[in-house]
Amino acid sequence: MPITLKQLADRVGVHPSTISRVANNDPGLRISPATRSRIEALLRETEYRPNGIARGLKLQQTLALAVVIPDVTNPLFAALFRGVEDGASPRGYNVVLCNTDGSPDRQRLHLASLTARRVDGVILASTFLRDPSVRWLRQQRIPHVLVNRFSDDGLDPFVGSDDVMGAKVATQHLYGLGHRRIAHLAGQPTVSTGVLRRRGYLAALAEAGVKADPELVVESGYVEDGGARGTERLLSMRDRPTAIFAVNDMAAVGAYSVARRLGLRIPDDLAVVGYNNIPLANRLIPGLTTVHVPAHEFGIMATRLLLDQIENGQRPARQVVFQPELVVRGSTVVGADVELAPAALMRE
Amino acid sequence: MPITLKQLADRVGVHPSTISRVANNDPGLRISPATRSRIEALLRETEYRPNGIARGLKLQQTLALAVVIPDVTNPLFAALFRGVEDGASPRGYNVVLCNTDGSPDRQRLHLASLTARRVDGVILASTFLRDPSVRWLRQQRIPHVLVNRFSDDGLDPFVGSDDVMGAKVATQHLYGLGHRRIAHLAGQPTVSTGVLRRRGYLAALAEAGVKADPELVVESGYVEDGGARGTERLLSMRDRPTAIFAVNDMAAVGAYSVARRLGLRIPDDLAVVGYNNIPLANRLIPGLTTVHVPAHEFGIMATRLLLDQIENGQRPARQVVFQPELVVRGSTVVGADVELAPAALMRE
DNA sequence: TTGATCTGAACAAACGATTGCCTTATGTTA
DNA sequence: TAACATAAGGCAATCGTTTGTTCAGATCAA
Repeated sequence: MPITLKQLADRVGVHPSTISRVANNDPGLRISPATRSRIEALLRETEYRPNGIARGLKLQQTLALAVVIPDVTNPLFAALFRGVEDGASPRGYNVVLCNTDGSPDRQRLHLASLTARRVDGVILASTFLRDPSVRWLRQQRIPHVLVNRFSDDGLDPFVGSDDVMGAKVATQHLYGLGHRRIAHLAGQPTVSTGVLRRRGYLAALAEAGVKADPELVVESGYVEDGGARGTERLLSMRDRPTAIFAVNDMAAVGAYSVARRLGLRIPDDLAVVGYNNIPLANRLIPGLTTVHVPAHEFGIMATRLLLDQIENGQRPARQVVFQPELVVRGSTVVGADVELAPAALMRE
Repeated sequence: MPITLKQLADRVGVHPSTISRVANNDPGLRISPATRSRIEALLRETEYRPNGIARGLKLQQTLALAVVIPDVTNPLFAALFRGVEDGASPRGYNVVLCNTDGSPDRQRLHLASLTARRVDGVILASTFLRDPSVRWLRQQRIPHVLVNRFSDDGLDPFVGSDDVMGAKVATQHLYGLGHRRIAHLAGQPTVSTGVLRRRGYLAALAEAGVKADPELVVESGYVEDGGARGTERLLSMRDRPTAIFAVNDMAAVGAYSVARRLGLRIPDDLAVVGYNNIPLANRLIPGLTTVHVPAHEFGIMATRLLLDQIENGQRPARQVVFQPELVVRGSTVVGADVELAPAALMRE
């Protein structure tokens, strides 16, 4: 067991409160230099660190944050977490990580457990639209920030990117390359990114004067398997699409595997665009054209908004929206994968 | 602010301690059915959850574990974390995640912070050989389990795999394919996996009667960039190696990029074997032959050992060692990538 | 000499829950 | 009716800090 204030007090012959004030550098403390240095020596010698639980009880703060995400093995969320830790750690906070696997129930359980533990704030990236858990957080006045997805438009502090615009740019890119039958592997209508990216896709088509074919929108969700199944359905149509805009990179990866199985070349027979720009995207062959989402920056910014709420009691529900950026690679444009270094290849 | 026992007591007109006993289902409590149901109704109505901080202070346990790893954006550690959470969450524990980026200093800082917070136990996967931090944990009698890497052989509870054997199997695989100049992208000698995998590599060569060439062992560390630089050095030799055994998959990925830049075909001109079997390994083209490390199982098992220590006060420093398994893919054997579905490809 | 002021700390009340022991009222037994 | 048992719940210490207040002695001004 680590040493306590009382034990220290016994050893140095002063009252525990005095030691506490010395340890915390209480500016209002009047103390003789002799006593002070005796105490300081003891503090150093014993490497005293106040019991965080007791401190938390008294001060009503735990110096702990929580991050709730669908799954940390998804690189997007791993990067997000790093951003949070990088923002929180220098300011003395620890970060609890909770995975929900996309289950509202697990999310609710995690949040109940976290608030019982009295974490100082929560960063939530697994939100649904009109999410009861989020409303509960609001009602309990627990400092929180939503990331990437939101629940009720504008009511919570939020960090994300302009999903409508991102989807629009991606779709316009495909249109600009001459594609006219552009399909969409869509996210669930219960998730903001799903709705907004679909909306951006449709907006781009409308602006281009292309009549949207409802058959070309297939709900794949955010996982590889869903992307694969959706692609199978799309490619089995009589009038196949020549391009796919996927709601995220994992779904796009599913499209890759089906295309390869069917012997379709990317991008010649099928162009593919993803979303998120996970590290895997530029390791695929060909590289995956995708909309970049700065997950690490999301984490840093979300932490800033959260700590502002916690430490300065700020309440304005600030919304920080990043502008998305299209990263063009070989899945839409032949030869766009510069890292192939053609000169070196020719040497062979 | 959530409701407290005292506030509940005022509302229902009984002493707080009585409510506590009802909430905790104290078997020794004698209480009239009427009072009990009045209290239970109030508990349900207010959704009372005891303040975890106060509870922790009294009971001397926080129901929190910590996982300390180099970097969660490395899929190996992300999977490990999931294993820990999957093991800990059903038993009521939350998990704090700390990334060290391989810095002993950050590791020390994290551990200091975690013990000040009085987490109930620590799972450490970023250990160095003869690690002062680990010795400190032992000395402080803080329940802990080392994963994947160890510090002082046999002194701590440990979950990992037989790295010597894994490296031996990998090297023998290359030898069996006819390779005689087999290089090794090695880990640092300060890390157990680095030392043991190098040892396994050398053992395999010795058993095969191949004289080890010291020039063929290059320290690359565990990152892609190091792997790339090490491979450049190896491939610039007069008498090039025909195969590389990399200390982990990321280093192998570095080898891939250099090989491609130099126009070398894998596996024809250069065979590559990695270690860990991260998800990326079977997405590369060709698929990366690698030694499978069951990261998720590591996490589950480590949590079991840890909770045994915490809850049952078990002290035996159990060591759980998994037997590694070689996964053969296209980076060593042409056509081993079954997922390429040759029949479908031929259709083109 | 006597207040007044200042020094250098000690005292004690929180923070919210848990738990061994105690109290009061009622019922039972001898 | 006195002694005792039991039911139903209250009391208070405790976990380890923090912090507003108090207090004893020394110093100082008048």
